Amino acid sequence: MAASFRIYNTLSRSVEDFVPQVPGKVGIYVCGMTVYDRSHVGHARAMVVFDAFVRYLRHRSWDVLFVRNFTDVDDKIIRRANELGEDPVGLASRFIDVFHEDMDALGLVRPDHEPRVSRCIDDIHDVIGKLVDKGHAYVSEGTVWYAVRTFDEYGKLSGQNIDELRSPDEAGGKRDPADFALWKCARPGEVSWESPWGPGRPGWHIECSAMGCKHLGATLDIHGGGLDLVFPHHENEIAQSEAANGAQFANYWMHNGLLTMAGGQKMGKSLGNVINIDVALAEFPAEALRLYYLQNKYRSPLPWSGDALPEALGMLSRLYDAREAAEAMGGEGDADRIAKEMGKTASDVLRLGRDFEARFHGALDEDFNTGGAIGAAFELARAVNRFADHKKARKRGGPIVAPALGAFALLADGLGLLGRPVSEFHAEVKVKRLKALGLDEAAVEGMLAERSAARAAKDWARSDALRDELEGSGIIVMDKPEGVQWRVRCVAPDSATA
RNA sequence: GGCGACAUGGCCAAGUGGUAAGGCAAGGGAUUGCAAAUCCCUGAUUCCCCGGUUCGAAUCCGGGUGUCGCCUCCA
Repeated sequence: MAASFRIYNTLSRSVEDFVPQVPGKVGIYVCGMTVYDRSHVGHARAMVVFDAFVRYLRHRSWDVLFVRNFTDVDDKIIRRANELGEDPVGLASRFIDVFHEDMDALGLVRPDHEPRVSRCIDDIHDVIGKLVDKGHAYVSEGTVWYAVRTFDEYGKLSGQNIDELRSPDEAGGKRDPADFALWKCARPGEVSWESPWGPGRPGWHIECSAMGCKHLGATLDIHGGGLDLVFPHHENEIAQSEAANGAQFANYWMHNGLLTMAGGQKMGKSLGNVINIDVALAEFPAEALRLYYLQNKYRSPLPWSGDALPEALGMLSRLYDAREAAEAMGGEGDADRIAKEMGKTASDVLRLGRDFEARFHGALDEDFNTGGAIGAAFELARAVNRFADHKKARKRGGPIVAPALGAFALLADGLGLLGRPVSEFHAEVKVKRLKALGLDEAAVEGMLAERSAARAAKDWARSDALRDELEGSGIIVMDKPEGVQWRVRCVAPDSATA
């Protein structure tokens, strides 16, 4: 039985109860990438947010059908292809492969369908044909335009009024400046397809109407995308789809906020302030990126800085270390009885662990409040650490922290965080951070061995000198009762992402 | 010019009518050979400003200010 949840609907500008068309099923369509270059961490936010959302819905027993498209026919792709002397669809296909590499590296689940414009030309023709037949579109010099004034509800998503728009000085046979192209007449040297209106290619907006309805029916449960797509893209999708099908296009519109740079500007290729996903992931685990995104409300602007990932990595380590401490605890027996014997720190962990699921679901069911859900995880982590200081915790605390371990598993299943073995996490961090700092593991190990020898001989001066040297280059040394451990400092002085 | 969103401690941030989660940073303490990690303590009499509604508002309403996004491609 799928759990109910509430979600902010851009259409109504309010949080609403989610009501599916078919009980237990959710059809979700998310606007994907225009593939002519590598994707950056701003794109990654959108991808991670919707990945986490889909994971969560499935975790809550929803039967989710997830569709995310590729725009592989587009002005920018054609321009780039011409620059490189490459076939546009081929170039796009190449960047689709790159995108998949990035998404796999980010640990995302693949959508159920990833339609490409170039493979849905017939579906696009069908929609355009309907619009022409119904008088919502007209042909002018081989281009098919959508007549926005034929759609009374135009502007209902974005609140825009056709007469108040800054009209672009666009020429080209439009009857109204706000009209937009459904089918663009082929120009010499451009990729084109035959159509009932002559050779050409699809306009930008029509693809989503065609591909969304192809896989999910005339009405989508949820349509997602970046906040910057609300107008004109999503507004136009509504106009096309609803005029063609006579049915509401999407019941819920979900928009993720944009990544902003220092000074508040959004990250964008045209602004030259982008950090590509592969660059960020070369230095930090994908999970740190995920935590950084999910700490924040998906709808809010999210400030990016060079400190973002180091800080997120530090937070992630804190959670993993708490989980490790809990996993190391043994013993068996009745948790309540043991908690009574061991006192308040024990009963606190037990209680927080047991309450976690309700808090976790409560936060996420209310407009996907990932920040609140993660906050609860940190409270639990502190309680675990506090309990781990208890002298008998390691030997007998197992039953006490069992609910906490279950809580951490929820984080993995519901949001894709904290799902790996702790050792694997630390190993990845070590490799990536050593590389980012330009350090060699063998050299580090050598110095540590020398330092251990000095410590064994109680040569504190030598030992501390070696540690100072290591720390100067970014290695943090921890002398634990069970032996020496070391970590690579998160913050890199010469970090490429700073 | 039009449309929309947001404004919470040094920074990030949850909370949408009942009296401020969480993270980072900072200071003090415990622990440690010294550190690191961890734990404990300290910090907004207050949630941009001004009015209003209410027994009671960060949370609702009105006005103002500021920031950002969109109106051209954009996650």
